[in-house]
This record gives sequence, structure tokens and C-alpha cells, in this order.
Amino acid sequence: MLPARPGSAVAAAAAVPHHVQVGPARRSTYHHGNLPAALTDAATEMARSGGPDAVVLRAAARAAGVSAAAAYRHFADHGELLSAVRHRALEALAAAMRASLESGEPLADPAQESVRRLRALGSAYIGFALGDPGLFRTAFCRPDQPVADVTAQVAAHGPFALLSGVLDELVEHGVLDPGRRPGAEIPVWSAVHGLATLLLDGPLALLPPAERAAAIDRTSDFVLNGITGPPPAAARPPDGG
Amino acid sequence: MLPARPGSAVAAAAAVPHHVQVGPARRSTYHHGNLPAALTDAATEMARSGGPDAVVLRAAARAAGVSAAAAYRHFADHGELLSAVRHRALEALAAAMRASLESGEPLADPAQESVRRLRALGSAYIGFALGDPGLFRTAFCRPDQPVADVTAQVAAHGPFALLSGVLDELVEHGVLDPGRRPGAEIPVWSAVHGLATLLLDGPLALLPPAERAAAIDRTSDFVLNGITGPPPAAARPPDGG
DNA sequence: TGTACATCAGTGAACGCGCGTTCACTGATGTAC
DNA sequence: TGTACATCAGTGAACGCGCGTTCACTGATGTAC
Repeated sequence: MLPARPGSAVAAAAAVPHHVQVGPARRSTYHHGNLPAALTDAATEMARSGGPDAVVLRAAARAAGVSAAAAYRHFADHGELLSAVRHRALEALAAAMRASLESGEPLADPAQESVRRLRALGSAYIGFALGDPGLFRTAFCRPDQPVADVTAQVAAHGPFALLSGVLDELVEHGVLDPGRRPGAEIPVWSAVHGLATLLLDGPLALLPPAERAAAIDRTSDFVLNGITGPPPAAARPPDGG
Repeated sequence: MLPARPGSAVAAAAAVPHHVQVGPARRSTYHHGNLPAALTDAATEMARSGGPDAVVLRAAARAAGVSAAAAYRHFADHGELLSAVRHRALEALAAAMRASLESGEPLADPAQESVRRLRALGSAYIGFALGDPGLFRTAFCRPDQPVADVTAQVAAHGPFALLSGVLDELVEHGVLDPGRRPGAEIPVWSAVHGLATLLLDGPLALLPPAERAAAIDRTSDFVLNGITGPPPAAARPPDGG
């Protein structure tokens, strides 16, 4: 990302203690070039390896080879930097989901194919959570205040949009009753997201691998039943409770 | 909780600055009586109003009218105090679920009644999350390292056990196929837990009340379908990938 | 083409904060005789 | 019933930490004339 021209490495190292940080970037020009991106990159790597609490403005500045105060030319405060990282994390999740959609052998039967795609989304979501826990936690960490921004991103290009698309396919190919389509995203997303968080940080964190895999499979079936099964109105009490 | 004998209030206030903390408890005896409980109480109140990050050992000691160092007679470190609070939070959640089970008018038909009870559990879970967000977050906050303890509590007397019981009732009264009973807790719990976290801290936090209620209803139906619907093996690709 | 100047993006030192934790200590308690 | 003593549960001061943020500043950049 940064050109990182060493110049006089020894002199530079002596002049810039930088605590004991790993490879603080050096730059040749006084002006940085693209400091916002460099800070966001650094902060994202911190989030990746340590979750949202590891996103430290001073450390990001250090990693970008810049004083902490310089960060305030580009971010109003720490929260704004964290927000930028959250965006990146949601992008990464969406990218993993998209990649999963496009990988694998399409099935001849369009109905089966749309089901396959729904499963692909779910397994990518869980896979991302377990494979990149720091970013996943950051994507869904509590903002200082609920932020319309995140909702919009998620809805427009993120996980929600991808799920919506595949649910539409399920309707189109007769798997999902059109009457039950509206709002179907939320329960499906809830099930997958809930499983991810319970496995990651919750009481299911200690599940042995085999049981973990079984839990994922079972939830996958459960989700399909949940959206495609008959409405349970028959088994419902007259008063919704 | 504490006797809180004011004694010479003015002198006490002068002698014990305690920063600007609300009502630091005074005690008459040198020994406290039940300091672990008092610290856990105080810390739990902090968690209730501010979530896990608000659990501050020094502040809990202050609230209990004791020096910070005194806490270390009873808790190895901050993490152990937080663990105690997590226990309390999980207890509170389980209690809310139990109370919900026992409230409301039982239905004559046992099948319908068991369904009603499942719904009651779910709505208590969501209700607790939205009504006592600080405690809910604390109950499920990431421990320093995954802790068998929590898993055990949840399984033995907590949310998981209650859910297991009601799922057994569903089998007993013919709502749930016995063959699909094993492991059914996990997807159900995932859906409810996921919805709670998405509504609380996630991208659904800004949902207007009406839509929020609709989302909850829809997820409730979804869960029932998920466990009672036919196994979706028919719609499944030959390769589970 | 050169120069004055406004603007921008950095610097580095400092502030205040409150935390978790440790230490040597002392006052209170209970038990053996 | 009284006394010596071990043990326990407090005290209060201190340490080190690293953070977010602010400030007056200065070096670099680009533009008007």
C-alpha cells in the first residue's frame, strides 16, 4: 500500500522510536498521499486480528507512519475510524457470500439450484464468522449510536441484499410461496446470524468440530423448513400471546 | 442490600471522596459481611445499565464502600467478577423465560399448549434482550477465553434447558417428530438469539416498532415451521456442500 | 516564469483520564489452652 | 473466663499503562497575478 522507502533505515529507526510497533511505514514525502485509506487499512488489520476493541487510532497512525494527531485531519474521532472499518468488514462478508454463490456446480433443476444458492449464502456467512472472527465481530459490533449508515449498506449491497436476491429466486422457481416472501429475510438472517454468534462467542463455542458441523447442517435444514413449510396458523393459539 | 448506616454523614462524605460516585455504601463493621455478594450486586447493576464494558472493579468496590484492593480478597481478577455477573445475567434471563412459561392461560389442547409454551419462551427471550439490554449483552459477551462454566450453566438450568423441556413437550404431544428432536435446540435458539442481537445492536436496531413486532411474529412462525415441517431432503442437492 | 500568499496536511508535546493490580500494612475475628 | 496468637479481611497509596484528544506550530502545495 505504502511505498515504504527505507532511506537511511538506521537513522530513521533512531529518529522514530514508535514504541515497539511492527514496521511503522516510512514515507518519502511530507504529505502522505492517501492517509485515510492507509489508516483504514491498518485499523482493519487490527480488527481482523483482535476484533473491534483492537481498533486503536494511535496504533493505526503509528502503522501508517504518521503522528496520532494527523489522523484527525481525516476522521472526526475514533468512532469514525471504527465506522470505516465496519464498512470494510461488511464489504468483506458480502464478498465472501458473493464468492460462495458463484462457486460450486450449478444444479440442472432451477428449484434445486436456488436452494443450493441459499445454502451457499448461509455457509459462507458462517464460514466468514468462524474464519475471520475479528472482522465478523467488528461488522456487527455495537456502534456508539445506531447508525442508519450500516443499515443502508447492509440493505443496499450487503448480506441482506444478497439474501433478498436468492429468496426472490426461490419464489421464482416455486420453492417459496410468494405470499410468504415479504419479510422472509429477517428470520433467515436471524437463524444464520444467531448460529454464527453462538458458535463464535457464545455457549456453543466449545462444541467439538463434529457437533459443530452437525449444528450447521441442522440449522440449514431448519431454515429451509422455516420458510417453505406451511404457515403454522393451525397450531397457533387464538390470542397471539 | 447493605445496611447503609449513614452515621455522621457529613464527616463520612468528607473522609471518603469516592470521586462523584452515587451513594457509596457505608458499613458499621470493619469486616463487610458479604462482600462478594455486594460486589457482584454492584457490578450487576453496572452491567444492567451499561453492558459488560461498564463492569468496573474499582467502581464496584466504591459502590460497596470498600477499597479496590479489598475486591481481590474475593475475586482473582476483573474477569472473575465479570464472570459472576454473567452468571447473574443468565439466571435473570432464565427466570424471565420461566416466568413467561407460567404466565398466560393454558390451552385445552395439549399440542396447542406446547406450541404456546414454545412461543412464550421465544417472546420472553426477545423481551429480555430488548428490555434489559445491558444484562443481555453481558450474558452473551465474549469471555476472555471460552468457558465451560457458561456452557454448563446454560445447559443445566438456563435457557437451553428450558428450551429442551418444551421441545420434549412438543414431541410428547405429537407436534414434533421424534426423529427430528435431537439437536433441535440449536437452530431454534439460533433464530431467536440472532433476532435479538440484530434488533438490539445490529442493522435492525432502527426498525420502527411496527416492523419490529412483525419481524418477531414472522420469526416465531418461522421457528415453528423450521422444526415441524417435513425434512427438506427432497430439495437438497446430492452433495451437501 | 517567478513570486506572494492562502490553504492544507502534517508534527510533537502535552493533558487528563481511569483503569487493573500490587504492596506492605493493620484492624477484627475466632480458636486453643 | 481470660489470654496469646494465627488468620482473615480490610486499608490506602502507588505503579504503569496506553488511550483519545487538543494545541500551537511548521513544512509542503497550489494558485493568482
